[in-house]
Amino acid sequence: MAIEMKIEEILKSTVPMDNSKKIILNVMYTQNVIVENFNEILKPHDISGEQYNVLRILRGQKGNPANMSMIQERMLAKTSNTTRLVDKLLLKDLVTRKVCPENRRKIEVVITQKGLAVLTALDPIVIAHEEFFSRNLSPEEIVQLNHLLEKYRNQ
Amino acid sequence: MAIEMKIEEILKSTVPMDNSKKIILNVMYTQNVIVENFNEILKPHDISGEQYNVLRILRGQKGNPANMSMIQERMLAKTSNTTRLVDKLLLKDLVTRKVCPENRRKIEVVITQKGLAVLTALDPIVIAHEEFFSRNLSPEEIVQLNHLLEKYRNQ
DNA sequence: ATTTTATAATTGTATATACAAATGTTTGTT
DNA sequence: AACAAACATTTGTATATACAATTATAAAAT
Repeated sequence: MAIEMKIEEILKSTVPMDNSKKIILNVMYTQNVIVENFNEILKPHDISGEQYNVLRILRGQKGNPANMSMIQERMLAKTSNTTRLVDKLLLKDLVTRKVCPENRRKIEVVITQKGLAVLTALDPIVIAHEEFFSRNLSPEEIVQLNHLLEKYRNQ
Repeated sequence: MAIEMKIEEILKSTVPMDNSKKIILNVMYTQNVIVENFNEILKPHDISGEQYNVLRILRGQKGNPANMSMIQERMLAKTSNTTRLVDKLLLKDLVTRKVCPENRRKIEVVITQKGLAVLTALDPIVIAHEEFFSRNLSPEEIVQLNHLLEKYRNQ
């Protein structure tokens, strides 16, 4: 892999790009690189990135059940379909699901021991993945990149 | 919308996050915000973001035909399925497609006048979309964000 | 008490991603 | 010429996104 390849080279753009366009493409392409890399990590564990994300949210509940809308609002992709993701996890016995007795409209989803074991196995690998990319930056640059992204996206 | 909402608040994280993890989530979430916003723009024009991307690549060819692998390598999502995207564009008469006479394995895809007209109509809206986000940053910060993203993703 | 409104989740349909397998064509080797 | 390898694209299958419509339950209004 080339060192610090610019977005215009990657996309083989013929014309020079405006910096505003470059940010959009840089964010999109960087997300793609991260996701592809993460998918490689998850593949042997037989879960997808979105399924991992749901499990991670459920573990964060520390034993308390989560309902569908609660999971949804903690997900990155706000339009993803929680029902069907939980369906897939249920088939693999990584979560349980039952109707909430207090409010029968709600569904209580809980991570199982098997689900927790998958996350525990993945924990060190996930941390390594996170640090794999950020080791290219100094601690100051890491803080700065987070700050700039947060500032950028807020309309 | 709140001003400069941090990723931990958005995802309602209960525990503080490592900065390396924050970058991953910030990139993913920012990409989501950009894409959702862009989809809104495209909706009245009846094309998807990926279809727009293919049209943009074809226009960049300036009349020369593009083959499938050429389109593929200029796309952001390197694993997206160019055949099926071109299929959709063909149904809407936005592109033409024929077998390359010199090498019958290759396919020549060209944008039509109708396709060019769609892009022309979208041009000012797309530029406004790009600037809508980057106006939150100073010119120096814009350059810096591009630089940090390029540095970050290169393993 | 009945009807309306709001809430929570599910289902349906089209599109796109991810990846492996298959098809057709060209090039290289013996 | 026949066969193998490489190349370009297509097809199949599972998963996920995007969004609208539907179902079921609860709360509010009359």
